[in-house]
Order: sequence, then C-alpha cells, then structure tokens
Amino acid sequence: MIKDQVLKALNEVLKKLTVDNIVVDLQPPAEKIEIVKPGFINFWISKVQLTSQLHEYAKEKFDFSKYHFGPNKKVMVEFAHPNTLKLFHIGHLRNISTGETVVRILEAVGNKVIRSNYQGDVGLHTAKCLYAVRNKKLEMKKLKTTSDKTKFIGKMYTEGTRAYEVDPKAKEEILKINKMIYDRDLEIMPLWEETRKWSLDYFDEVYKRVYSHFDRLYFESEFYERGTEVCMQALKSGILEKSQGAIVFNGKKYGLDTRVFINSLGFPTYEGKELGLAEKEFSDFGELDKNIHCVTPEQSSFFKITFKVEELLNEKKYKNKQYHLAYNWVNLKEGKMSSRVGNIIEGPWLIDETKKKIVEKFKCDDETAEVLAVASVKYSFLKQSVTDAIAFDLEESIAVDGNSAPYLIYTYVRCQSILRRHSGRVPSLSAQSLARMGENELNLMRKFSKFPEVVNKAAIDLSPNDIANYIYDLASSYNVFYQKNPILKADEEIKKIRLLITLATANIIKKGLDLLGIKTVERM
RNA sequence: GCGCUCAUAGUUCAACGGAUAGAAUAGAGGUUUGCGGAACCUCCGAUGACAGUUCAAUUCUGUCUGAGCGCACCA
Repeated sequence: MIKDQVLKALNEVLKKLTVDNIVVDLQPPAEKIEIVKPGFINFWISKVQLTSQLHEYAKEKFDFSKYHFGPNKKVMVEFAHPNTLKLFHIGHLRNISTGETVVRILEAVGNKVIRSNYQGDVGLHTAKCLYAVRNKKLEMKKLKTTSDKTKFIGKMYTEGTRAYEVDPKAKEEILKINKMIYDRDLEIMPLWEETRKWSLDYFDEVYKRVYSHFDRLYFESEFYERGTEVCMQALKSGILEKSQGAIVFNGKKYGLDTRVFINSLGFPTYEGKELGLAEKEFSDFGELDKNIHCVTPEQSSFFKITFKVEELLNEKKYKNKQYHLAYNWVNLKEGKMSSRVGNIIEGPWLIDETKKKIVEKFKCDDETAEVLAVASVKYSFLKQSVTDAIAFDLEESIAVDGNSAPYLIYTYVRCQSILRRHSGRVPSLSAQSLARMGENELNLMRKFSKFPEVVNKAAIDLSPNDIANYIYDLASSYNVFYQKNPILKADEEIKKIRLLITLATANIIKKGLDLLGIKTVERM
C-alpha cells in the first residue's frame, strides 16, 4: 500500500516539476524524466549536454570541481617512508603508489600539494646493520654499483639482526653502537654516513623508476635535539609527565594509550622526534590546511597520541590538520612478510619479474615493457581500497589480463591506432549527427560524464580505487562498443560521432591513469 | 583485560541506507577469415551466525564466531 502511495506521490512531484518549468532550468538539462519503481525519479542528461562534454573531453579539457581542506589550499602528503639500511619492499611500493596518486588527485581538484618523505636513518635497525658492516671495510671497497651495495647492506642487516637475537654480547655491542649514532660519535659517523648514502641512492633510483619525487626529505636524525626540546616544553606546561624515569603522555583522560616520549636514558623515542618533525613540516612551506601521513594502520595509536599532544601544544597550528591515512599492508598469501623469516619481497624485484613476464608474453621492446611493468604493479595495488590489506599473490599481481593496467593501456593503444588510421581532423558534431546518435553511443557518453564526479569523490574520500574502477569500467564498455560497432567503416555522420567517442575514451583513460601515477604508451 | 580494523562466488576485489549484490580470475562452451583477438560473448557461482533500527540493511546498532593489529621506554 505504502509503495503505491510513494509512486503516486512521485507523480505529483513530477507534475509539479513540469508545471513549474523547473525542468527547463536544470543544469545539466535533462533529456527526459521518469518515475521508476520502487520510488525513484530518473533524470536523463540531454544529448546536447552530453555532446558538449564529448567535445571538451576530445580536447583533453577536464573540468574537475574544486575541493579544499582549508583556506590556504595547501596540503602536505607525507609518504614512501623507507628506512635506510633496509630494503624497499612491496609494502613501500604500495605506500609510494598510494601517496603519489593522492598527491595527483588533490592537485587535480585545485590544491597546492607538497610531497614529503620521512625516513628513519637512526635507531636500532641502523645499529644492527652497522654492527655487521664494521669489520668489512675491505669488502665494502669492492662494491661498485648501487645494486651491489644494496645487496651487501641487506645481507649485513640480516646478519646483525640474527646476532642481536642469539648472541648477548653482540646485543650489548649493538646497543652501544646505537648510542654512538645518537651521540654522533666520530668513530661510527663516517660508516653511518657512507652506508646511509648508499641507501638513499638506491631509494632515489626506485623513486625515479615509479615516477615519484619529493619536495623535502625529512630524516629522523634531524629531530632528536629539537624533539627533545619540545618534549621538555611540554613537560613544563604539564602536557607530558614524568613516570618511572621516562617522560610520557598519559592518555587516560582522553581515552588514549599512554606512550613514552623520552625514554629513561634521556633519548627521544619515535614519539618525541615526531613533535620536532611536526613543527618543521608545519613551517617549512607556510601554512598547511592538512598534513596527510600515509602510514600503515598499526601506527594508529601512535598518531592519535602525537596528534593529541601537538593539539595541546598549539591548538591553532595543529588541531584537525593532522591526518593519518592508514593505507594497509601487503601480506603474502602465506602470511606476513618479515625480515626474520626472510620472506621480504623487494619492490624493484617485483617490477623486474613483471617486466620479464610482459616481454615474454607480448614480445615488446624494453622501454614499453618497463612502462607496462610499473603500470601493472602500481595498478594492482591501486585498484583496491587503500584501507584494506592486500593478500599478495605474485602470479596474480603480475597478471596482464582482466582488471589490469595492460588491459587499460591496450584499450588506449587501440583507440590511438584507430585515430592514427583516420588521418583527418576529428570534427565537431552538427545537429544532424546529434539526431543520428544511437543508444550505444549515448551509453558511453553518459559514462564520460561521470568522470569529474569520480575524481571529486576520490579526492574527498582519498580513494584512488574509485578512479581505477571507473576507468576499468569505461575501457571495458568501450571494448564492447568497439566489438559491435564499426568506426572507420561507418557512414560519415556516424563515423564522426564514433571517432569523437574513441578520442574521448583515450583521453579519459590517459588522464585517469595519470591521476593514478601511471604512464601510457602509444604502441605496444 | 581494554581498544582499533576486517569478514561478500573456489580465489582476489566492487557496491559508502535504496533499483535485479557488480567485476576479475579459475572451470565449461563459443565469436558469419572486420578499424589491434593483449579483444568480445554465454554458462557456473557469494553477503560468517543471531537479534535490532528502518518503508528499505552487504551497508547502521548489539551479541557471538573467526582473522589481523595496537596498548611504556623499538621504529
């Protein structure tokens, strides 16, 4: 009974809409309006509107609506975060892919975005590695390439970690080295600096390979003095308190955990250093509306607390401006990666494997294979929600059909190929061609019109997978269209429409992939 | 013990209070020798359990089950 009444009511609404001529004023103008069970009014976008959009897209003009976090229109995205003397593994690869696309999406909706990267170059992990490196000066001299040096460091890190676990004497020694690094002891500094440089060179190669770069590299080693100072201030003003020889934040009254900022030896912990970092990040580039930290979810307690302390220190500067984008892990299907188990999958290695498979399957040249490999790997991460863990399967991640980057790029290349064959200019549509427009064409054009909405939603929700899923859906629809409708062999009026559609499809795929930080190729 | 995530076809993912729960992959079978078949089509197959809120629940709430993670001097 109620459902019937709803439909009746909607009919009244519809009548009213028509009577009041509201329909005429709709933007975009509606082609038709109809009532559908169980209670919807559907508005159909007019051909005129769709066609004008089609012309825009054919010219690569995309008008994304603006989205800002505040009046400065300025955002920092902090991502990548590899630690020196450790491997850049597939988790980092997901991180950097996510961070890079978030940057590009936020830029597309009108923000000035600063790319930053906070790297752990001090701490126990460095001490463990240097412990093993210390007596291998001769071996070090023989290492020439970045790749050799990286492998060497990886081996040393494993060795140091093992020694730390099984040999109490080694453990003691490593803790001593750790303190030496903090004290900038001249005995260890040259070694620390040299190996640190090796790591950073290696990271640079990776960044370049996946088309990322940073406006500022921050290092943990920069922040222990300033971090300590800020903690002391916070202690004075009662935000932090002393407890069992350490300086801590007591989170109880805020329903948060209690965490240590300065340990009982007087060293700042990760938390302590973070306060120094925040101060710097919020002043290096003027006023920020938002600082988005792209970091795994196990840090959520850590961020809740440091954000709280920062807010208590300076409400105006920090409140509601810090954001933890908890992108999730890449787990192996067999379980979690860990250096202890020795099942870490290195990022560049994964790209290499994918590349091999692409060369083998498609016989393409090295340059093309490289673009496709990076695209495949990035896309396999980005097509999923950032906040969900990925169950990583090597075979599947290097898959090149189905919902994959090669499929999207293939569709793009196919469009380009058609456009190349048609040497003439792609024309504008007349009223005559508008009349000849069929349902197949209109369906695709309706999909085009969603692109700006999707990008806007991706910006608001920080969800690049919306864009990935959208372009996949578009590519797939175009391929169906292509299968059923001849383009170059159609008669003149229809051919015009279909060429424009082909061009718009190619442009949207290219732009969409670009927002994901993925390159396209012209032939493959 | 307290807290935070998550649970959808065999598998990997979509669906952000609305319409017939979409894809990919795996499996089975196809595409009048057509602009790129790296494509396209058909079939097969799913909401962890029990309550509640709602005109309407995969979506919100509660309990349970299962998985992951975090809660004091690592990062």
